[in-house]
Amino acid sequence: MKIDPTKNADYSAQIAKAIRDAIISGQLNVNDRLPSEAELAEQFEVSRPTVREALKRLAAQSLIRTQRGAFGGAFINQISYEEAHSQQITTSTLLLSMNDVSFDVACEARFALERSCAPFAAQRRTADQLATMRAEIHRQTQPGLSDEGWCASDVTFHRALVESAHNVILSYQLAGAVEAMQPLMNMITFTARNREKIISLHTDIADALEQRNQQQIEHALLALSDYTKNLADNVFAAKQKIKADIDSQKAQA
Amino acid sequence: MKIDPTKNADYSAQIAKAIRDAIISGQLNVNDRLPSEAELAEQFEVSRPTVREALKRLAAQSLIRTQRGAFGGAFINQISYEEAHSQQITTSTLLLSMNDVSFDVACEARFALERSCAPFAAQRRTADQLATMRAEIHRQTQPGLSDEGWCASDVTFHRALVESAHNVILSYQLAGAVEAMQPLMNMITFTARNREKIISLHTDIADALEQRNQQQIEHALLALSDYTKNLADNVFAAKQKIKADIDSQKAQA
DNA sequence: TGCGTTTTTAATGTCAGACTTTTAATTGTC
DNA sequence: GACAATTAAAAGTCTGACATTAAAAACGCA
Repeated sequence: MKIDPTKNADYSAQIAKAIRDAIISGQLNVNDRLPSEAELAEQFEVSRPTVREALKRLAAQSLIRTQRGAFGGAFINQISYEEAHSQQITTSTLLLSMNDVSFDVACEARFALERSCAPFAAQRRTADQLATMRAEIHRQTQPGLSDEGWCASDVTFHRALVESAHNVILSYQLAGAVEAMQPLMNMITFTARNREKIISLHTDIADALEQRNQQQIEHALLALSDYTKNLADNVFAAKQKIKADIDSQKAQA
Repeated sequence: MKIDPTKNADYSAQIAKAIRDAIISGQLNVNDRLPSEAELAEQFEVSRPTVREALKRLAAQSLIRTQRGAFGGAFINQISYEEAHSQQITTSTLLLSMNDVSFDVACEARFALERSCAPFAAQRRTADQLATMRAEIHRQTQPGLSDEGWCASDVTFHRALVESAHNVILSYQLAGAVEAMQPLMNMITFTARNREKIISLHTDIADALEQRNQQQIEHALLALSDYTKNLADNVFAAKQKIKADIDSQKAQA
């Protein structure tokens, strides 16, 4: 492990890459300890701050964790579902917010992905998960529920559906995708009538799940996707109209 | 933006978090320039190396890019699909390799996710994507094709299927999920007979896509999933047997 | 001998200040 | 007006020091 020609990348980036590659390729295993910063500095023939910058890059990706004190150092981190998950969400959220993806496209993707858990959910759902979903539906019917409360309940409901597929990878991927799109979804404000309709669709999903009817689940998810898209279209059209009105008022003045 | 009490986190981690939050919340916009390292050091009341470590953390997540020279500095990076994608893959690949996920679970998730593009693929597929898939199937029939060539062709085939849904978000999420599981998939070596079977399933998919038959696509994907799982079971059973044989030989000696 | 306390030591975390390199804007010259 | 030299601002890097932590080793006492 020794890389430092006159490439046009920073030393710290090169060193981080070298170590990262060693981890991915399996040369370094979980809980292995890296050499100390001073030793790495010597090995790579750079100064300690440079090594530290490289290590911070790796720490940002949860590839290593560091521990102070004697016999401390940098250790290869066993990345957990939670860490991976929160990284996915950060990345995806930023990607969406920075590349002005249309709501329709995002909405379509979100529900299509969720749909992929339907066959397993129908087979493997437990009474527990069904109960969670029923409970959330009940919460959603409460008249005093705030917008935040509504959204939180919505997330819990859909998460329970995903979990009922009993596949950790699917849960991880879907939860990431769904949560990343939440900020977009939150752009819609729901009226009482909107909520009523969504609750009825949620009930359809729960009923279908109870009866272990895969097709019904998928059908209801599709309906939910279409309804949400429609809602968004109206919201955006209304916003557009307000903006146009203001503009024309300005033009008159 | 000023945070540095006696928390038990590093300053550099705290500073990185503060800036990251500002980006995610939209206080900082794409292509905005951060203050220079020296100015940040003053603002946060830390030294420049500490600020630099924070910035390297953000750079590792592609949240900022830096430019040297006068009027250079750190700029909020507009994260591209490619960057986001490669980050997802790194994270997911490590997650899988470090948490010994069973092949069955991963395989199930992989094809289930791919299945979610079926309805849109059936509607929107172009002749172009269909041609790509047919071409890859043809390549797969070549007798001299290496294992690497086979896998590469397989990836291209499935990517074309995903692309045919014409939804960037779906493409991004699915490509990430599929590629992350490739190392696992590569643990299987395919015999000529295995390949033949897979090619016939690929042909089923292409035919169904040509006829815009969503259910057929999903059915073929499910069959492919089952067949792959089966293959893997056999491979692992064989490996297990070899290991057991060696162990018993050792015991005798 | 065995257990609790203190000391040592090997790490990371942080700092200050200097120097190098890059790069764009400015200025100067033809 | 176009091209060349200068300047300045910024990141990148280095040296050397000190602060803080935490585990291991040494010590002391019963």
